Formats: sequence, structure tokens, C-alpha cells
Amino acid sequence: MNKVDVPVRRLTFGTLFREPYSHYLGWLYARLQERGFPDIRVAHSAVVRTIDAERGSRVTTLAERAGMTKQSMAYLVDSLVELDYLEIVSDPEDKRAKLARLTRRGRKLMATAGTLGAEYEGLLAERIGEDEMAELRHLLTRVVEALPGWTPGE
Amino acid sequence: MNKVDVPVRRLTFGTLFREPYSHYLGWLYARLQERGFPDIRVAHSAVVRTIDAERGSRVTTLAERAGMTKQSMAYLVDSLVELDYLEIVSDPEDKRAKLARLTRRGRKLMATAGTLGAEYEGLLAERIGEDEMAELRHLLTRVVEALPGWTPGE
DNA sequence: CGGTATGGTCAGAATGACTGTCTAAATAGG
DNA sequence: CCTATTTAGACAGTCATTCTGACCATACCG
Repeated sequence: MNKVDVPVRRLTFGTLFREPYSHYLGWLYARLQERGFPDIRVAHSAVVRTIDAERGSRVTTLAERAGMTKQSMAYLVDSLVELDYLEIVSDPEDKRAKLARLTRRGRKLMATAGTLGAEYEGLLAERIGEDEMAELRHLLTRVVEALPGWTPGE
Repeated sequence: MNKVDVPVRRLTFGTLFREPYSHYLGWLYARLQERGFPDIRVAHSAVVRTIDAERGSRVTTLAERAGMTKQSMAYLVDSLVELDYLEIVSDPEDKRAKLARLTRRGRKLMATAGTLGAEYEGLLAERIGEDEMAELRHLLTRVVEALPGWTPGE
């Protein structure tokens, strides 16, 4: 009954979560490179994922959302400013604060990333089937919704 | 129809892959810490995942399997030797080569990690249901099997 | 006003990955 | 047997990403 080359043993859960994610990351950043964003690295996604696309966001807010320190987030924001994806403006509501806001290039990046995500989903659907893909999306969504507050202290 | 607090918008595929994996990692390393392995870090898993548990493996082999350079793998192996999870012995089959082999403590780590993986799967099943869990495992296995050779040059 | 909280910066360190160079051992061809 | 090539690994240096700790400036509250 055993297939030729496919591993027969039960994969660990770590593998089942890690391999798809890591493959997705590799694919996405390779495509971004081809499409005019060669200087974007994986760590930058912590910013792009969490920023308010309209108003911009404070470094402190971004850090909280991404689950990292202000200093680390400030480092990432700095590098994205350097690369012309973000600009810093003063927050009208609080003179201590600054907002990191998407530039034109930053908005292009977000749009491209959105398109690529959908593209990847399509490619995966070709491989495992449309119905399976819908079911996978459904199950993973349930998993994500079930996660918060699970680990004590998270 | 919308639920109270749950995000209504369609989650991106990146999020659906990233969040479960990152939650799993956080949980696993917190449990490892409690169970007597406080010095193990995420990067070490590249070794533990790929090592031959009986014979031990060469650094070069580990690096290939984990998809990283020999130098990076050598760094990780070094630190695991320092922490008494690995020992270095000379390879009887090739006098240039050395084998990194699990110590008693290293084998305990692997056993604990295996148990914890199953434990996590159980906890997740409690949240989303046994049947859903089985289906999720099935679908993710299909995904993992569909991945290799997809990205050109991988 | 004075004290505390908040937003952000600076300095320094640790981790983990990379490239490049080098030695020593093994293997292949003559 | 001898040389040339390959292979396993070590050594040196760099870079990206994250952390801690110390700090400054502004804002808010009694």
C-alpha cells in the first residue's frame, strides 16, 4: 500500500504548521523581489501587517500589535523609511507622538502583497483542489479564532 | 449574523498559516522551559528535527537538510554541545568527518518534544473538535506533500 | 504645580544567519 | 605512488533582528 517516495510516517504537528508557512514565505518574498520590491525582508511584514493604512500608526501601537518592543519596531520602521515605504509625520493629537504612514510606494507594496496572497491561494487550490482549499481555509480560520488567551500570560 | 468580537473579514492566507505556527512555537517553548529544557531556543529545532537519532549526523548533512549553511549549522551544533544535548564523535566511515550525536539529555529532549507535540494536538482538538482536527491533519498533510519542487530553484 | 504615565530615542549586547578563506583528509586518475 | 580534485570542517568577519536598560520630552491628573 505504501506510496513510492512519500513519507509514510505521521508528520508531527510542528511540521504540518511549519512547512506550509515557510514555503509560503519563500514564495512570497521571491515574487515580491521580481515585482519591484527586492529590498523588503520578512521582518518588515510585522509593520505592514499591523499599520493603519489610512492614518498611519504610532511606533508604540505597531510594537504592541506585533508583539515586540518599541525599540525593535522603531528599528524596522526606520529601515522602511530609509527604503521609502514609510514616512514619519507628527501626530496632530499628541505632540509627543509621531505617525508612521505609508508612502505611495508603501501602498503599492501592500496592494501587491494582497494580490500575491490570493495568487498563492489559487496555486495551492490547483494542487489540492478547490473544495479542499475552502475546507482548509475554514478549519484554519477556526484554529486562529480559537487561539487567543490560550497560553497563560499571552 | 456577525459574531460579537470575532473578525468578520476574510483572513489572509499568510495569517492563516502564520498565526497557528507562531502560537504553537510559543506554547511549545514555554512547555519545554517548564519541563527542564529552559536553554533550548527555536533555532535549535533545525538540528533536533533533522538529526539521525541513532547514529548521529554530520554537520554538513544537517545543514543540507535544514536548508542552511554549514557555518550556521556548526554554530547551532556547538551551542547544543555546550548545553549537553549533543556530543561530537569521529565518524568511523570517514576520518575527516565528525558525527554530532544525541546525549542522554538530547534523547530526553526529543522524547519530551514528541510528547508535547501530541499534547498540543489534543488541546487543539478540544477547541475545534476531533473530526475537524483529523480533517485538518489530512489537509495539511496533502499541502505538505504538494509543496516540493514548486518554487523554481528550491 | 508636581508627580506619574506615555511616546520615543540612545547605547549596548546577544542571537542567528550569511560570505569568504583556509586546512586536512579522502578519493580518482594516471 | 603521486598529484589533482573534492569534501568535511574550522576560522574570521559581517549583517539583520531582537532584546534590556537608561534616558528625555510631552501630556495628563489631582
